[in-house]
Amino acid sequence: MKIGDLASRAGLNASALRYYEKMGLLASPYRTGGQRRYPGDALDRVLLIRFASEMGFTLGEIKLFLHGLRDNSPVGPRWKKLAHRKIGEINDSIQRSLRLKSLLQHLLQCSCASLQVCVQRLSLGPNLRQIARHPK
Amino acid sequence: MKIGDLASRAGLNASALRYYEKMGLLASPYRTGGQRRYPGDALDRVLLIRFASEMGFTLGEIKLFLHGLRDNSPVGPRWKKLAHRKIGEINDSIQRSLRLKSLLQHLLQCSCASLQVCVQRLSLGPNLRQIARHPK
DNA sequence: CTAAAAGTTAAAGTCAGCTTTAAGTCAAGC
DNA sequence: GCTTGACTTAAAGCTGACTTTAACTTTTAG
Repeated sequence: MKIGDLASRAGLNASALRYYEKMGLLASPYRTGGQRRYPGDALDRVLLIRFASEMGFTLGEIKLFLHGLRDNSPVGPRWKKLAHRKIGEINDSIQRSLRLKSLLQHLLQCSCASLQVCVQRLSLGPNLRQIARHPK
Repeated sequence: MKIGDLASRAGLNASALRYYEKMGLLASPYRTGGQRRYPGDALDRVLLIRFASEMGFTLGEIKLFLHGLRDNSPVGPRWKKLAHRKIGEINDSIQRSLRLKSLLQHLLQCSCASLQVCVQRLSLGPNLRQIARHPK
Protein backbone atom coordinates (compact mmCIF):
# COMPACT_ATOMS: atom_id res chain seq x y z
CA MET A 1 0.00 0.00 0.00
CA LYS A 2 1.32 3.44 -0.88
CA ILE A 3 1.21 6.27 1.61
CA GLY A 4 -1.66 7.98 -0.21
CA ASP A 5 -3.79 4.84 -0.07
CA LEU A 6 -3.11 4.32 3.59
CA ALA A 7 -3.84 7.96 4.26
CA SER A 8 -7.18 7.93 2.47
CA ARG A 9 -8.22 4.68 4.12
CA ALA A 10 -7.33 6.04 7.53
CA GLY A 11 -8.91 9.41 6.84
CA LEU A 12 -5.68 11.34 7.28
CA ASN A 13 -3.25 13.27 5.13
CA ALA A 14 -0.07 11.58 4.02
CA SER A 15 1.82 14.30 5.83
CA ALA A 16 0.25 13.20 9.10
CA LEU A 17 1.52 9.66 8.54
CA ARG A 18 5.04 10.93 7.90
CA TYR A 19 4.72 13.01 11.03
CA TYR A 20 3.67 9.98 13.08
CA GLU A 21 6.65 8.11 11.71
CA LYS A 22 8.99 10.92 12.66
CA MET A 23 7.47 11.04 16.12
CA GLY A 24 8.07 7.33 16.60
CA LEU A 25 4.42 6.21 16.56
CA LEU A 26 4.70 4.41 13.27
CA ALA A 27 7.55 2.15 12.18
CA SER A 28 9.46 3.09 9.06
CA PRO A 29 8.07 0.69 6.43
CA TYR A 30 9.73 -1.16 3.59
CA ARG A 31 10.59 1.11 0.68
CA THR A 32 10.64 0.77 -3.08
CA GLY A 33 12.80 3.34 -4.75
CA GLY A 34 12.65 5.53 -1.69
CA GLN A 35 8.86 5.36 -1.46
CA ARG A 36 7.04 3.86 1.51
CA ARG A 37 5.12 0.61 0.94
CA TYR A 38 2.94 -0.37 3.86
CA PRO A 39 1.76 -3.88 4.74
CA GLY A 40 -1.99 -4.36 5.10
CA ASP A 41 -2.00 -4.34 8.88
CA ALA A 42 -0.51 -0.86 8.95
CA LEU A 43 -4.06 0.39 8.57
CA ASP A 44 -5.06 -1.17 11.89
CA ARG A 45 -2.16 0.48 13.57
CA VAL A 46 -2.98 3.88 12.13
CA LEU A 47 -6.65 3.53 12.99
CA LEU A 48 -5.66 2.65 16.52
CA ILE A 49 -3.51 5.78 16.71
CA ARG A 50 -6.26 7.92 15.28
CA PHE A 51 -8.77 6.42 17.66
CA ALA A 52 -6.60 7.08 20.70
CA SER A 53 -5.92 10.56 19.47
CA GLU A 54 -9.64 11.20 19.19
CA MET A 55 -10.04 9.80 22.69
CA GLY A 56 -8.02 12.76 23.84
CA PHE A 57 -4.66 11.09 24.32
CA THR A 58 -1.67 13.11 23.23
CA LEU A 59 0.72 11.61 20.71
CA GLY A 60 3.23 11.29 23.52
CA GLU A 61 0.82 9.20 25.56
CA ILE A 62 -0.09 7.08 22.56
CA LYS A 63 3.55 6.43 21.86
CA LEU A 64 3.96 5.40 25.48
CA PHE A 65 1.28 2.77 25.40
CA LEU A 66 1.92 1.55 21.88
CA HIS A 67 5.51 0.90 22.80
CA GLY A 68 5.60 -2.68 23.97
CA LEU A 69 2.15 -3.43 22.57
CA ARG A 70 2.29 -6.59 20.51
CA ASP A 71 -0.20 -7.46 17.85
CA ASN A 72 -2.50 -9.59 19.90
CA SER A 73 -1.71 -8.55 23.43
CA PRO A 74 -4.79 -7.99 25.53
CA VAL A 75 -5.67 -4.61 26.93
CA GLY A 76 -2.94 -4.43 29.55
CA PRO A 77 -2.37 -2.76 32.90
CA ARG A 78 -0.28 -0.01 31.33
CA TRP A 79 -3.15 0.90 29.10
CA LYS A 80 -5.65 0.68 31.94
CA LYS A 81 -3.63 3.01 34.08
CA LEU A 82 -3.52 5.59 31.32
CA ALA A 83 -7.22 5.15 30.71
CA HIS A 84 -8.03 5.72 34.38
CA ARG A 85 -5.96 8.86 34.43
CA LYS A 86 -7.62 10.09 31.28
CA ILE A 87 -11.09 9.41 32.69
CA GLY A 88 -10.13 11.54 35.67
CA GLU A 89 -9.04 14.35 33.40
CA ILE A 90 -12.23 14.10 31.40
CA ASN A 91 -14.27 14.30 34.61
CA ASP A 92 -12.41 17.41 35.69
CA SER A 93 -12.97 18.96 32.32
CA ILE A 94 -16.68 18.20 32.46
CA GLN A 95 -16.96 19.71 35.93
CA ARG A 96 -15.26 22.89 34.79
CA SER A 97 -17.48 23.09 31.75
CA LEU A 98 -20.57 22.71 33.88
CA ARG A 99 -19.45 25.50 36.19
CA LEU A 100 -18.73 27.78 33.25
CA LYS A 101 -22.10 26.99 31.78
CA SER A 102 -24.02 27.79 34.93
CA LEU A 103 -22.11 31.02 35.35
CA LEU A 104 -22.94 32.06 31.81
CA GLN A 105 -26.57 31.17 32.39
CA HIS A 106 -26.58 33.28 35.50
CA LEU A 107 -25.13 36.21 33.59
CA LEU A 108 -27.86 35.88 30.99
CA GLN A 109 -30.58 36.03 33.63
CA CYS A 110 -29.16 38.27 36.29
CA SER A 111 -30.28 41.78 36.99
CA CYS A 112 -26.94 43.37 37.81
CA ALA A 113 -26.62 46.95 36.66
CA SER A 114 -23.57 46.19 34.55
CA LEU A 115 -21.30 43.39 33.52
CA GLN A 116 -18.56 44.86 35.71
CA VAL A 117 -20.75 44.77 38.80
CA CYS A 118 -22.07 41.34 38.01
CA VAL A 119 -18.63 39.87 37.46
CA GLN A 120 -17.28 41.57 40.56
CA ARG A 121 -20.00 39.96 42.62
CA LEU A 122 -19.27 36.56 41.15
CA SER A 123 -15.57 37.06 41.66
CA LEU A 124 -16.09 37.48 45.37
CA GLY A 125 -17.80 34.13 45.49
CA PRO A 126 -16.02 30.82 45.21
CA ASN A 127 -16.78 30.36 41.54
CA LEU A 128 -13.94 32.30 39.96
CA ARG A 129 -11.44 30.77 42.31
CA GLN A 130 -12.67 27.27 41.53
CA ILE A 131 -12.33 27.92 37.85
CA ALA A 132 -9.04 29.70 38.25
CA ARG A 133 -7.56 26.69 39.95
CA HIS A 134 -7.70 24.83 36.66
CA PRO A 135 -6.67 27.50 34.19
CA LYS A 136 -6.68 26.57 30.55
CA MET B 1 -0.50 51.86 39.91
CA LYS B 2 2.57 50.42 38.19
CA ILE B 3 2.30 47.52 35.83
CA GLY B 4 3.79 45.10 38.33
CA ASP B 5 1.24 46.04 40.98
CA LEU B 6 -1.64 45.69 38.57
CA ALA B 7 -0.26 42.38 37.40
CA SER B 8 0.08 40.91 40.87
CA ARG B 9 -3.36 42.15 41.90
CA ALA B 10 -4.90 40.64 38.79
CA GLY B 11 -2.92 37.44 39.11
CA LEU B 12 -1.15 37.82 35.78
CA ASN B 13 2.32 38.57 34.52
CA ALA B 14 3.16 42.10 33.43
CA SER B 15 3.91 40.69 30.01
CA ALA B 16 0.32 39.53 29.73
CA LEU B 17 -0.91 43.06 30.39
CA ARG B 18 1.38 44.46 27.71
CA TYR B 19 0.08 41.76 25.42
CA TYR B 20 -3.54 42.70 26.13
CA GLU B 21 -2.68 46.29 25.39
CA LYS B 22 -1.05 45.37 22.09
CA MET B 23 -4.08 43.23 21.19
CA GLY B 24 -6.41 46.17 21.83
CA LEU B 25 -8.12 44.79 24.93
CA LEU B 26 -6.57 47.31 27.26
CA ALA B 27 -6.18 51.03 26.60
CA SER B 28 -2.69 52.48 26.66
CA PRO B 29 -2.52 54.23 30.05
CA TYR B 30 -0.94 57.49 31.11
CA ARG B 31 2.84 57.27 31.31
CA THR B 32 5.52 58.70 33.55
CA GLY B 33 8.97 58.65 32.04
CA GLY B 34 7.81 56.04 29.58
CA GLN B 35 6.39 53.78 32.28
CA ARG B 36 2.72 52.85 32.48
CA ARG B 37 0.70 54.22 35.38
CA TYR B 38 -2.75 52.69 35.67
CA PRO B 39 -5.79 54.26 37.34
CA GLY B 40 -7.46 52.22 40.06
CA ASP B 41 -10.33 51.02 37.91
CA ALA B 42 -7.92 49.36 35.49
CA LEU B 43 -7.99 46.41 37.85
CA ASP B 44 -11.71 45.92 37.25
CA ARG B 45 -11.15 45.92 33.55
CA VAL B 46 -8.34 43.39 33.76
CA LEU B 47 -10.32 41.16 36.10
CA LEU B 48 -13.19 41.28 33.65
CA ILE B 49 -10.87 40.24 30.83
CA ARG B 50 -9.39 37.47 32.90
CA PHE B 51 -12.83 36.31 33.93
CA ALA B 52 -14.08 36.16 30.36
CA SER B 53 -10.92 34.40 29.32
CA GLU B 54 -11.49 31.80 32.00
CA MET B 55 -15.06 31.47 30.78
CA GLY B 56 -13.62 30.13 27.58
CA PHE B 57 -13.89 33.21 25.42
CA THR B 58 -10.97 33.90 23.14
CA LEU B 59 -9.23 37.26 23.37
CA GLY B 60 -10.76 38.08 20.00
CA GLU B 61 -14.26 37.50 21.36
CA ILE B 62 -13.51 39.47 24.50
CA LYS B 63 -12.25 42.37 22.44
CA LEU B 64 -15.45 42.19 20.42
CA PHE B 65 -17.76 42.51 23.37
CA LEU B 66 -15.59 44.94 25.34
CA HIS B 67 -15.54 47.27 22.38
CA GLY B 68 -18.49 49.52 22.86
CA LEU B 69 -18.94 48.49 26.48
CA ARG B 70 -19.19 51.61 28.59
CA ASP B 71 -18.49 51.62 32.27
CA ASN B 72 -22.01 51.15 33.50
CA SER B 73 -23.78 49.69 30.53
CA PRO B 74 -25.99 46.73 31.35
CA VAL B 75 -25.29 43.28 30.06
CA GLY B 76 -26.28 43.87 26.45
CA PRO B 77 -27.66 41.88 23.53
CA ARG B 78 -24.22 41.61 21.93
CA TRP B 79 -22.91 39.98 25.05
CA LYS B 80 -25.96 37.73 25.35
CA LYS B 81 -25.56 36.50 21.82
CA LEU B 82 -21.95 35.59 22.47
CA ALA B 83 -22.92 33.92 25.71
CA HIS B 84 -25.59 31.81 23.98
CA ARG B 85 -23.12 30.73 21.36
CA LYS B 86 -20.56 29.86 24.00
CA ILE B 87 -23.10 27.85 25.98
CA GLY B 88 -23.79 25.84 22.85
CA GLU B 89 -20.11 25.17 22.39
CA ILE B 90 -19.77 24.13 26.01
CA ASN B 91 -22.69 21.73 25.61
CA ASP B 92 -21.08 20.17 22.56
CA SER B 93 -17.83 19.81 24.40
CA ILE B 94 -19.56 18.14 27.34
CA GLN B 95 -21.35 15.71 25.05
CA ARG B 96 -18.10 14.73 23.38
CA SER B 97 -16.41 14.30 26.73
CA LEU B 98 -19.20 12.05 27.94
CA ARG B 99 -18.92 9.88 24.84
CA LEU B 100 -15.17 9.61 25.23
CA LYS B 101 -15.59 8.70 28.86
CA SER B 102 -18.07 5.93 28.22
CA LEU B 103 -15.86 4.52 25.47
CA LEU B 104 -12.89 4.47 27.81
CA GLN B 105 -14.97 2.80 30.47
CA HIS B 106 -16.06 0.17 27.99
CA LEU B 107 -12.44 -0.50 27.05
CA LEU B 108 -11.56 -0.98 30.69
CA GLN B 109 -14.31 -3.57 31.14
CA CYS B 110 -14.51 -5.30 27.81
CA SER B 111 -13.32 -8.78 27.10
CA CYS B 112 -11.94 -8.30 23.62
CA ALA B 113 -8.85 -10.37 22.91
CA SER B 114 -6.78 -7.31 22.11
CA LEU B 115 -6.92 -3.58 21.93
CA GLN B 116 -6.81 -3.84 18.14
CA VAL B 117 -9.88 -6.07 18.01
CA CYS B 118 -11.76 -4.04 20.55
CA VAL B 119 -11.10 -0.77 18.78
CA GLN B 120 -11.95 -2.30 15.43
CA ARG B 121 -15.32 -3.38 16.77
CA LEU B 122 -15.99 0.04 18.17
CA SER B 123 -14.88 1.66 14.96
CA LEU B 124 -17.58 -0.18 13.09
CA GLY B 125 -20.18 1.26 15.42
CA PRO B 126 -21.40 4.80 15.30
CA ASN B 127 -19.20 5.99 18.16
CA LEU B 128 -16.01 6.74 16.33
CA ARG B 129 -17.85 8.50 13.58
CA GLN B 130 -19.72 10.65 16.06
CA ILE B 131 -16.50 11.62 17.71
CA ALA B 132 -14.74 12.10 14.42
CA ARG B 133 -17.35 14.56 13.31
CA HIS B 134 -16.14 16.95 15.98
CA PRO B 135 -12.41 16.40 15.83
CA LYS B 136 -10.19 18.01 18.48
C1' DC C 1 25.28 58.65 44.78
C1' DT C 2 24.87 54.28 43.54
C1' DA C 3 23.30 49.72 42.93
C1' DA C 4 19.54 46.91 42.41
C1' DA C 5 14.90 46.33 41.17
C1' DA C 6 11.52 47.21 37.96
C1' DG C 7 10.29 49.24 33.77
C1' DT C 8 10.73 49.73 28.36
C1' DT C 9 10.85 47.77 23.29
C1' DA C 10 10.78 44.52 19.33
C1' DA C 11 11.46 40.16 18.07
C1' DA C 12 11.86 35.47 18.77
C1' DG C 13 10.45 31.28 21.29
C1' DT C 14 6.94 27.99 23.33
C1' DC C 15 3.33 24.25 23.14
C1' DA C 16 0.84 20.33 19.81
C1' DG C 17 -0.23 18.51 15.86
C1' DC C 18 0.05 18.84 12.05
C1' DT C 19 0.23 21.51 6.97
C1' DT C 20 2.60 23.96 3.56
C1' DT C 21 6.44 24.98 0.72
C1' DA C 22 10.31 24.26 -2.23
C1' DA C 23 12.94 21.65 -4.87
C1' DG C 24 13.51 17.55 -6.46
C1' DT C 25 12.62 12.01 -7.59
C1' DC C 26 9.76 8.09 -8.94
C1' DA C 27 5.97 5.48 -11.10
C1' DA C 28 2.18 4.59 -14.16
C1' DG C 29 -0.46 5.12 -18.30
C1' DC C 30 -0.49 6.13 -23.10
C1' DG D 1 9.65 8.07 -24.07
C1' DC D 2 7.08 11.42 -22.01
C1' DT D 3 3.79 13.55 -19.25
C1' DT D 4 1.39 13.69 -15.10
C1' DG D 5 0.46 12.61 -10.63
C1' DA D 6 2.22 10.75 -6.48
C1' DC D 7 6.06 10.55 -3.85
C1' DT D 8 10.56 12.30 -1.22
C1' DT D 9 13.06 15.59 2.16
C1' DA D 10 14.03 19.39 5.42
C1' DA D 11 12.46 23.40 7.00
C1' DA D 12 9.21 26.86 7.75
C1' DG D 13 4.43 28.16 8.89
C1' DC D 14 0.03 27.88 11.40
C1' DT D 15 -3.05 28.65 15.75
C1' DG D 16 -3.57 31.28 20.56
C1' DA D 17 -1.98 33.29 24.44
C1' DC D 18 1.41 34.34 26.12
C1' DT D 19 6.73 34.18 27.82
C1' DT D 20 11.45 34.92 27.12
C1' DT D 21 15.39 37.38 25.56
C1' DA D 22 18.39 41.20 24.71
C1' DA D 23 19.63 45.52 25.19
C1' DC D 24 18.43 49.50 27.32
C1' DT D 25 16.21 53.20 30.69
C1' DT D 26 13.90 54.67 34.90
C1' DT D 27 12.79 54.46 39.70
C1' DT D 28 13.67 53.50 44.36
C1' DA D 29 16.07 52.13 48.69
C1' DG D 30 19.94 52.64 51.42
